Amino acid sequence: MRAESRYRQIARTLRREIQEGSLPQGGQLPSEKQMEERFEASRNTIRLALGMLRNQGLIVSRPGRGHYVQDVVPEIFYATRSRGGPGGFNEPNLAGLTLEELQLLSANSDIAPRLRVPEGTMTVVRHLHRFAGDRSGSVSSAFYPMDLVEGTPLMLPEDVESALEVLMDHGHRQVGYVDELETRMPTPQEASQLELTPGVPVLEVHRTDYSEDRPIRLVHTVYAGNSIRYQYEHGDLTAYHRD
Amino acid sequence: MRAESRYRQIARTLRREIQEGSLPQGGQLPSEKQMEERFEASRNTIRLALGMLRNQGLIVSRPGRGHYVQDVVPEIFYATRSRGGPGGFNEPNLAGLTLEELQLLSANSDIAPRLRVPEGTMTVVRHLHRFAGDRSGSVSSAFYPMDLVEGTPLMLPEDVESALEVLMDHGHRQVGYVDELETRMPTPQEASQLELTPGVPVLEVHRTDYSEDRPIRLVHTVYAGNSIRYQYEHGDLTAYHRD
DNA sequence: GCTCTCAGCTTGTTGGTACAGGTTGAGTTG
DNA sequence: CAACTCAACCTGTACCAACAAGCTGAGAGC
Repeated sequence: MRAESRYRQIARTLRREIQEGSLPQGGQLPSEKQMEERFEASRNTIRLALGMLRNQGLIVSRPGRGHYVQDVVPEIFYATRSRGGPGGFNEPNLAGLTLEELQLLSANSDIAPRLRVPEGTMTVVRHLHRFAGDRSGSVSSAFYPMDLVEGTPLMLPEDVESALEVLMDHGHRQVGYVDELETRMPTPQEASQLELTPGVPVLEVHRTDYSEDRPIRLVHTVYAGNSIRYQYEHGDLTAYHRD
Repeated sequence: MRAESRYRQIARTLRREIQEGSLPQGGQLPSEKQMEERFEASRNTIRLALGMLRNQGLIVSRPGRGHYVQDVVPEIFYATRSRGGPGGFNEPNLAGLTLEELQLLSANSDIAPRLRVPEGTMTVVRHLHRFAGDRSGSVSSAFYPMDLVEGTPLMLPEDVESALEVLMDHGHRQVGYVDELETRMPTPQEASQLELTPGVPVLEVHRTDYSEDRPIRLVHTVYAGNSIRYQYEHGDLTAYHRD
């Protein structure tokens, strides 16, 4: 058992063939029965190898059809900081943002410290769902301290063009923000919401928006790892933007 | 087969018990044989369920020992923008940066566009390995256009305190940078380099540093997803830093 | 010509068996 | 008492068999 196990060898062989292109993207792998003969291994062993590739996001399997080479990086959406905007990001390709639910929640230990309010403080939560192309791109929840949004459209269960503009109109101008980024595997719930195939991680972002005085909003977003690229810019980038 | 399959049910049950804490963090799960009896399923089915949890990063399995609840978020390392520094990040907790290899490479299609040089241009590549606590934290490769670093310590196979200062001393002052962030599952190579257990994704960052005139460096870094948290700040954050 | 059925392919799930090799602690041996 | 052996556990790997259920195309029936 010291040597590399059979199914890992098989996985390595197939991985190399995928990455070197002998198996074209989107192309179909041989059936499990065929691979039994080619590798002289039992179906079980073949399936262990295929399971590895699936968990690495290299293939997708469809019952009754076969195993297919996953299109690597199906589409990439930039979430680039907008230059000239009110300090926020524009996410031009991430259209289809829709309000899914509006909630009143008391701030838990995840939320309260970031908003600098005591735990249990009431907040207005707006749950949003965003599509990237024809796929689910992200799910996010925006938390507003109750006292900031009373009497504004943000209390209504309707889509709002720009929440930051609404806040600005009510005397809370965003002057900066902090993003905290983490990556991890999705929960089963997130996997089904974002329609993630096995082997696709998520990018989790906590954005805290600040006015001159205090945090005015916390946005918690979970992005599908296979359809997002995040981009940040700092400093004087005249050279970068010259073209 | 319409109903949820047996092993998924079992995985769901165990997942709930882990998340609700009936199985303490770091604690040991019952052996597979015990679970056979508890769930009235074959060892094969039990192992399928455990495999799911392992791929979700919830448990780790040790041959001869047993299955253990994974410590969630073992340690977090902030890669926070330094205020007052030369525009870079300081990564105070990410000590142990060591030079692993120095190479001369011609820029490929991944590198050349970011450095704004023709493909095939010679670059000096410094491969670095960074530890986070007692674990591997990241592996990175810094690409320097050849003409910028000729005659500097960056051409030597030795550790350099601050590469940006070296560049500045030779007339190339960093005035800004662009970060591109992606998440994905590690390649088997990365998994062994970073000592990643199954179910741990990586965070891939391309940082391009600019002087007033041109890109002066590209740093490609792969972070272990379970030991890193990235943090960005934009704008006026006097309120944020007041405490 | 059109539709419908079904055989025959595919992957998914579950059961079983056997053995390899890591780990541990009880018990033996020096 | 210390070291060593070994039985008894653990997980990892590999094999076989069987059936469920999705999918497709050939061919029967209209």
